[in-house]
Amino acid sequence: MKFSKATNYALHSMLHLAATKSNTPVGVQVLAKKQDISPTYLSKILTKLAKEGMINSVSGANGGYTLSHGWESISFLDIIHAIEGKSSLFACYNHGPGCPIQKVMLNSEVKMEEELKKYTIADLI
Amino acid sequence: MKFSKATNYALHSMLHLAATKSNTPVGVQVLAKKQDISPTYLSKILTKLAKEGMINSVSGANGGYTLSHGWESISFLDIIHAIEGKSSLFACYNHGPGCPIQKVMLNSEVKMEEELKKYTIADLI
DNA sequence: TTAATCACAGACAATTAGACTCTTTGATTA
DNA sequence: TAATCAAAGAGTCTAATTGTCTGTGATTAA
Ligand code: SF4
Ligand code: SF4
Repeated sequence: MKFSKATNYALHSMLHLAATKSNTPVGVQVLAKKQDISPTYLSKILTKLAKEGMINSVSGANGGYTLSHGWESISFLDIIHAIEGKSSLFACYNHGPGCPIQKVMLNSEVKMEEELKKYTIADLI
Repeated sequence: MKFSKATNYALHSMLHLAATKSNTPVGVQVLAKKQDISPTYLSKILTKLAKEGMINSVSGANGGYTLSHGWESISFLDIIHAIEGKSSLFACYNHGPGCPIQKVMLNSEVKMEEELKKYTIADLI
């Protein structure tokens, strides 16, 4: 029961992109060095974000990543979902929707998600 | 980012103990069979709960587990903490308490915990 | 047109955490 | 005294996480 490091990296990368208010792409080298991790690994993570349309990737020299149009409305939850997936935190083996344990666990999860949905990276800068 | 199966087992065991309103101990064999898992593995999980004082263990023939005094006030969160530990879901590497990312993540986590604190196994029966 | 610089992809390796099993010990009871 | 229980520790198996390595294709600057 932990958020993965990848989620941490994704959040920080998004924050960095949002903080550097520029429309010139930021390379993965820069993002990786800032977080002291491998560029190739971070690349995979950023590719996930790109596939979800949160960032744009620019190939070639002076390429890198830029925030996509409408980035201001990307929530923490969106980023987390892109990395961790959207399945429930509580795995029950489907004994039906009426189960009381399931109900409490899922409900609590929703409370967290509601909060994560409220905040965007734009709120941080 | 998943609750462990152990947490599921612990919750179900507690629910079973609470549902069988009897002061004679319930053996791990019974609890394990009901959940279709190994008794020795479940034993380890129940030992954690016992160490936190949530249940009492009775050795010897006709032994097993009983709910401890005051069990009605044991919350979901208590049980989860006993199994998963109490550390934060979001591991940051301590860049200080002022960090905006940290603030959002921890706050969301608290929202979930508040909800998990509201409910007890007693509420389910 | 060539060389450098970038993202992307896939295969792989290392590490860690989760989910168990096996076996022994010690307490309690019949 | 034998059977029945929980507790504890070592060890195993598996899956997920966290990476690395290498090659490919796009873009740009020289
Ligand atoms: S929580 Fe409910 S639905 Fe999930 S495994 Fe348990 S009994 Fe089944
Ligand atoms: S979230 Fe904040 S405190 Fe945590 S690692 Fe990132 S910058 Fe540091």
